[in-house]
Amino acid sequence: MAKNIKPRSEDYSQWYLDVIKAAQLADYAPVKGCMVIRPEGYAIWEAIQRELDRRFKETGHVNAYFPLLIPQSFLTKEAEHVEGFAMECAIVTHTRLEKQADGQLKPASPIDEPLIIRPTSETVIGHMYSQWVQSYRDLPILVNQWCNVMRWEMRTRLFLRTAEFLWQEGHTAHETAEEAQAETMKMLDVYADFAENVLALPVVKGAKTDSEKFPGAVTTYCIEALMQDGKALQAGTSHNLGQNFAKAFDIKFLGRDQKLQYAYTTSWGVSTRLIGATIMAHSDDEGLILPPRVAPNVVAIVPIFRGEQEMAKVREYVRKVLVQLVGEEEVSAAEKRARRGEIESYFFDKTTHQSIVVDWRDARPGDKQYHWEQRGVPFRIEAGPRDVDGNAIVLKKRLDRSKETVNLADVSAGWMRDKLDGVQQEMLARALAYREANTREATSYDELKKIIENDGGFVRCFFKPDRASEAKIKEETKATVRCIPFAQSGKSGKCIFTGEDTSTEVLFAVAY
RNA sequence: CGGGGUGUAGCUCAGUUUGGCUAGAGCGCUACGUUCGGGACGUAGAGGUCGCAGGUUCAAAUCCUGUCACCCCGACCA
Repeated sequence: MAKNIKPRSEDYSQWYLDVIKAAQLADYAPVKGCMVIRPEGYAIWEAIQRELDRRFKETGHVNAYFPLLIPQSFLTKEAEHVEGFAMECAIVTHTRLEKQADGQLKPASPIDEPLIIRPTSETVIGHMYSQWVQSYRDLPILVNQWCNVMRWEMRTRLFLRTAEFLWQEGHTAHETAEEAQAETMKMLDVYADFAENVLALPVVKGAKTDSEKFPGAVTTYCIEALMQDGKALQAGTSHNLGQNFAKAFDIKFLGRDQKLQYAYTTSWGVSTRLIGATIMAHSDDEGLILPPRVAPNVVAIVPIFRGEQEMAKVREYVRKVLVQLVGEEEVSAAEKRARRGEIESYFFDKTTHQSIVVDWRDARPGDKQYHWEQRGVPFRIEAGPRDVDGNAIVLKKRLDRSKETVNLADVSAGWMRDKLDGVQQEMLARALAYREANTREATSYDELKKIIENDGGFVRCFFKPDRASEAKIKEETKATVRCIPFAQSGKSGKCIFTGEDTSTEVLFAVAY
């Protein structure tokens, strides 16, 4: 058992933090609520960016960049929006520091209109779109930006909720309500597809209730995932903003009908929270488990040797294994590259830069096994004198910690790819089975309370969405309506809270 | 912003109640040796303005005052 990781059953939150620490994904920053994303963690973000960015472009979007600072007045232009974000904004009020007699620095030169650090960019982007859009011919605008945003949260958790976080925000403007709605749904589908196929994270697609929607949106759609402790996590949102922001920021155009009209806008985003979701959904008491598609290192080779002579023998053999996995050209190229200590790195995939590492450090094999296991590397290959003699390798699978002996002749890039794809599929299947097993139905409020209290997970039931009812339920159970799933049974029943007839089924859960 | 708690080595902490010798342990780190197919051991070593400022005292990690920071529980949240 891992000695530096607390088991999930004892303390789930501590387990989560221990896993992050053991895998060196992130550190706390000197500023409260902020985090440093370390190379191993940032590589996961790069994989997320790579996969999503491709999907955005394939659906016709382009990237741009808007500024970090937003005039304070912009925030007040949309009534609901200001309500939603004012409480958590960082404000820039001065432009320089002045050295005082005692050597201390003091802010000087106050600015006339304070600037806020973006908590999201609907306002600046709305402002710019109003200048870019004149005619229906200027539409649609399909822009995305990758950036950081800041929300001064009271309580933070690495990746899941930090004061500053990285995300992407797509902002589009359309001629008609139908087009905007289609865009909103299309991007939700992109997110769901990405979550399931790349992060192996099964998600429920649905709509938010009024009380949970984005401030300023007409409708918010979301993908909701279930974590191993039975809590739900909102993994992405797509908002149909209707004409709310167009009216607030004057995004008007002359339509085909010769009339001046407001555009329809959308926005959609996912954040570094997805890294937290990936960690929590898949990892075990031994540490991180990464889906192969986002793992920076797909294989760690642990050579086993004693003394110079054995080392030379094993080194020669490992090179043979590497040539079969990544090709002679890459092996030669890698031998010339700078390396980190005694750990060699070979690109297994030249497009994604996912690598195979070989751990030549002078450490005991057991230490190295734990090292790579805790970092979530999908496969480890052991190669020692025994394997050299038997012309084989030992393959260890992170997901179920199983091992098998494989003939050297069978080792190839294609073979490895199949293995990795297999793990990717298994992880999705496993997460899906967990979610199914933890989605329960309730026919009464008492039953809902009992399930939330005893089992957690998703609770599906008939419910007539209503601010007051939801607030009361949240107060009494901590559970909220995660979404109104698109997949409705079509039947009707009694609202578990009010007893009224309704055909709306919702998913309740305690959320992160 | 309310309630509770903690600041001592990179990390986890002991020592504070009852002031007293050169401020300790485990892990981690460095070197050497023996080890090495799932977390080894020995020896030597580096590493500290005891959160900060002031006070009491012959003497302060320890007592007093102030201050700052962080953590946990609530309210708020992708």
